[in-house]
Amino acid sequence: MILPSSFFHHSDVVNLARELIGKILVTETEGIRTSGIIVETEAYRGADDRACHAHNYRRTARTETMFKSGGHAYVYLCYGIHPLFNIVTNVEGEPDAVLIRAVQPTDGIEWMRERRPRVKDAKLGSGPGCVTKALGIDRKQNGKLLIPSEGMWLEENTLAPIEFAIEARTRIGVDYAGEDAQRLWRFVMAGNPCVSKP
DNA sequence: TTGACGATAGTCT
DNA sequence: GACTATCGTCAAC
Repeated sequence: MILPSSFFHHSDVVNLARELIGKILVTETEGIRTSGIIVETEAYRGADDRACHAHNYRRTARTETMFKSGGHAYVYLCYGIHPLFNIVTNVEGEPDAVLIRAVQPTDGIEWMRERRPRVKDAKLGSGPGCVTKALGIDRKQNGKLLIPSEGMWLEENTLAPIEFAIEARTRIGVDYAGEDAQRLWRFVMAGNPCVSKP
């Protein structure tokens, strides 16, 4: 079952980040279909979160995408090398987003191996830059809706539901955000080997 | 117009 | 475990 855009219109981005654990992210680019179970996410909230690019509703050319309504993709370049994939949430005008930090590969593993040579299967999607590379996501997808006709969407995991616990942890690489760096806004599927290292 | 700096990953020691 | 590749973004000049 495909998740509709309305799923991402909830105002509580933190709760949504937790809900997304276990969902399936699917991409279909250049005729290649790849997908993975989301095992790690982070919440970023524009209103009052210094770790967020759009904190305090800061509006720039880059953050404009985060002001869209929930269900859009926000893809930006980090360290000049890695595209990172986020899902915009909340209603138009509230710049909230969920960063997808890790996935467990399901469909199209052979393509992911080709995109990421010399990498073990469990590590194919283990990190925010790895996720985009394994699934073939880049900055061209920025601002697009997460629907099949755009080549990216999310699904409920109804075919192979799995039991899992969710752990809340602090976010990675946001030390500059002061007290906001202490927020437990990272969620991981407990014990899953595909979760990113630190 | 310029320069400092990242929501990192891969390689080398 | 440390080192660096690499460039868009943004604020200050």
